[in-house]
Amino acid sequence: MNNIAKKTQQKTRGHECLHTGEISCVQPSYKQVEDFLSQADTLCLKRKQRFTNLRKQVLSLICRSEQPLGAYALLDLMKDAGRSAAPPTVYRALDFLQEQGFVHRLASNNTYLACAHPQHQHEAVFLVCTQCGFTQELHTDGIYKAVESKAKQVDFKVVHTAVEVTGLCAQCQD
Amino acid sequence: MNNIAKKTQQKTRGHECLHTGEISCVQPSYKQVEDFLSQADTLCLKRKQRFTNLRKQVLSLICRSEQPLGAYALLDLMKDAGRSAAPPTVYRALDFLQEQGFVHRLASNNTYLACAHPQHQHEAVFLVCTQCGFTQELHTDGIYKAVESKAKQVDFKVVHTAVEVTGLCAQCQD
DNA sequence: AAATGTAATGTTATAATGTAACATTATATC
DNA sequence: GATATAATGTTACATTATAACATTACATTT
Repeated sequence: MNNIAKKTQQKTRGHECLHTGEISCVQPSYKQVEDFLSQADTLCLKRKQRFTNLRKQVLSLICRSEQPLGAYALLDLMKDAGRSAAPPTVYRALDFLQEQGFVHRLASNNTYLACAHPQHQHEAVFLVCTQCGFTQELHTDGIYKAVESKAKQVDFKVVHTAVEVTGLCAQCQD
Repeated sequence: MNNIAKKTQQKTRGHECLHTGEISCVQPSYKQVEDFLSQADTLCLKRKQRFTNLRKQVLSLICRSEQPLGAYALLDLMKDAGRSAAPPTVYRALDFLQEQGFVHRLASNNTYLACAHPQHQHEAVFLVCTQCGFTQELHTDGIYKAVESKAKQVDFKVVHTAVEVTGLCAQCQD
């Protein structure tokens, strides 16, 4: 069990990507983390944003975690990795990564996880197991559109839609 | 401007109920608050739950607020009303009211608001204006079902679905 | 290369949100 | 009325997040 796994008490298990994209939405292998970081790098270059070591490190830690990480868990991991870090450090990095669409924030449990599809805007529906914390990003169609259409009826301009579902994952139902 | 309005910096304005039900989802008038409390009373009786003064007071404050209230704003209002109160007091009341389905919690901004339809389970989609804080509960069909159906595909048992939309309300778009 | 301006990060302190644990009071049931 | 249970009071503290200002790194111009 690696360090990240220790911090989050997560269990290792295999997953399929629920999306069509090339990046697994739930458990990127080491190679996929590399790909992910490299994609982020490319996107930042294109957007003239600075993908600094700090931001890279935070994104890397989030990617390597099998579960969404809290800001302070992240902070601990950074300290373990030898970097002096205080809360603003990690929160600022998270802000940046969210702005760039590399990570999502789960409001229901104050955690952060890598976006499954950083390269484009997409619907993000999260299934959070309340038993084990396992979280998956679900690929859906039409839910956002349905929401937006309803919102339009009351003249509300949608900026962000969050769909967070809690319940029991396959393993925890037994 | 009343006390609650002061605490929340809310602006007064009229709203239509977006639902078909008898309770306005966004701005209950005083009469509707009475109705709401009376309905809650009836439901508690039916469910053999105790609708104590504390719980009644908290629900009343939430109902009378035009905006979702944070726990500490609620706490202040209770103190203003002469009740000695500490955080656990209000959090416990909120827990009860949520369990009974009388109030919802908005995870995106840690606030609580009266449920538009306490009398039955229903979809709840919230539109939150990031400019003025105005929040409305939208009546939708099929969104939860779509989520559930997708979740089923990955063998996830849904317990709770939260749909929170941020953006600009009609007034704030100008 | 030095000077300058801006963005990013470091650092300290503190705000905002939420809960654990145990004492006390109220209510229901026997 | 005695007893058990639920609700509330109270203290202390845990967790999550941000404000404010100092310092460093980087990009750009000179």
